[in-house]
Amino acid sequence: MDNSGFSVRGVLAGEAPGDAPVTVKGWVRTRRDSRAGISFVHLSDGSSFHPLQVVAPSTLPNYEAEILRLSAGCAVEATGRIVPSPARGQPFEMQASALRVVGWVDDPETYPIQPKPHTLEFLREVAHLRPRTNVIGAATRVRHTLAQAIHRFFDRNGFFWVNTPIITASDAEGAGALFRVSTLDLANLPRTPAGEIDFAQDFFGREAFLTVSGQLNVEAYCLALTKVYTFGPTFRAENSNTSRHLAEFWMIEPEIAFADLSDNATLAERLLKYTFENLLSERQEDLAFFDERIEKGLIAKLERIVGSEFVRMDYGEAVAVLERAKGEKFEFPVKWGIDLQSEHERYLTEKYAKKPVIVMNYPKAIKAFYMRVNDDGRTVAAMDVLAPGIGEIIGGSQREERLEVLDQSMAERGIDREHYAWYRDLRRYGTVPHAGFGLGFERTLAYSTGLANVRDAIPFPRTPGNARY
RNA sequence: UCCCCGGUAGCUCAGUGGUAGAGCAAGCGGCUGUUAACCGCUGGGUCGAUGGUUCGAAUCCGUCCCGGGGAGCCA
Repeated sequence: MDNSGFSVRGVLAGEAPGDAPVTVKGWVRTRRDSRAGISFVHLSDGSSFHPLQVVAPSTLPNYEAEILRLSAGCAVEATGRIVPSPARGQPFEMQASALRVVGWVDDPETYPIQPKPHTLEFLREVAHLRPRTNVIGAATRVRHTLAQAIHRFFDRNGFFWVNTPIITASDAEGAGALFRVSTLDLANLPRTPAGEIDFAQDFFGREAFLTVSGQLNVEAYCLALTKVYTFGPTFRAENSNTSRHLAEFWMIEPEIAFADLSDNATLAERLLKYTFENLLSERQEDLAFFDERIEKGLIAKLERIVGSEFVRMDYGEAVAVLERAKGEKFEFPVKWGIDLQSEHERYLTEKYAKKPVIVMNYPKAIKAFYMRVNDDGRTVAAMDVLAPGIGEIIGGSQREERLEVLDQSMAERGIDREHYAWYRDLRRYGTVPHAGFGLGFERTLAYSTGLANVRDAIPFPRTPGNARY
């Protein structure tokens, strides 16, 4: 395998020598013929948003037989000199001295990726071919850059990346329905004398599931390494059919020791700003495309977030703001104690603040058992970061570090403390205040690109009834 | 899971009871340092499936399947 060739990105950046031929490999986007005796073949290898224009003269030996038959999607290997382009549209182009066809397209009429705009809904039905489009190619590059920036942020701030397990026996309470992991024979399940399924005979000797969150596990590492985070896949078996939910998605979950909710909110804000700032400088071409075709004003939106303070408000203040909202007809009436509905979150971040809002200190009754009870006894140190256009992008809390309070919270919710024995141990041996949050990676990508649906923010989306690819 | 909207050519859609259409794509021809190229011609359809109403159904009704939007749940 010869990988010595140049990438399209490198050529367009002017990295190719002007006095010697280079080889570029990729897939044909379009072909236009000129009777002056040349064809223009636009070649993409995914390395950059823009394709390389290959100018193929009719004097090439395979011109009639092959080059005039090239259609969108053909794989080719082009060799030639890189010259400044005499026409507008690209800084450099290739004067081809050879254009070899590596792979033909069987039937050009039915090749799904045509040189025209497609709907994102259609592209989801050809998930294996959609990375060849401008929009999914750009989203893929932005996804990579986001991930790199997130890792870089944590690394530079002294965090350790902890790989929490994907198979787990504990469910982070309230985080949603679980996918079961089992090697039992479904057609012939072992039974206990009482007639129950005998999971003691299953692979792990007990019930096991795909993780819904690495939080509980990463807390254990936080209480030894101080600053840690997870970045990996998580799974929810909820029958959710919305533009914001996936059955399999990636989540970033930092956890910091000797820290409270305010430290947590500061960390969330810094992480988002750093990430967007890096994205703006490293993915200009792709963002320009999203700004032009997907969401007008996207770049200005990201710049505004980098340059402004997030709004912080207590849950109580948020309720007051919503109650004062004149001319807003909420489907769900607002009063202290309710969980904020999508319409409420949307009002706060899109109409009231017009930027990300961190809502803190929610009523205890609507939040999870591990969240730290505040001194007022009726709220917990929980926070949600709400972003315009996407809603809740981060959910987090200061964790309850006091064993007796934790036990009380579990008891109030009817949770078996034996089931969380190891988690309780963390409060028995050197407990400290600590806090963390979960950042939905696909939601962040959707927000960063203007894509309205997280199904376009992950390569192969898994949703109820859909795992074909 | 609930509510709403859709499913017609490879793609995007029009057609709302009387012989199935357009643009793009594809094929052929013309023209052109072209770049969402342009001009002409041609091929291409079980109108999601199924049952019903009707002289006649893409069109009206029932059921089912699939897609999307919203809600709930959450990241």
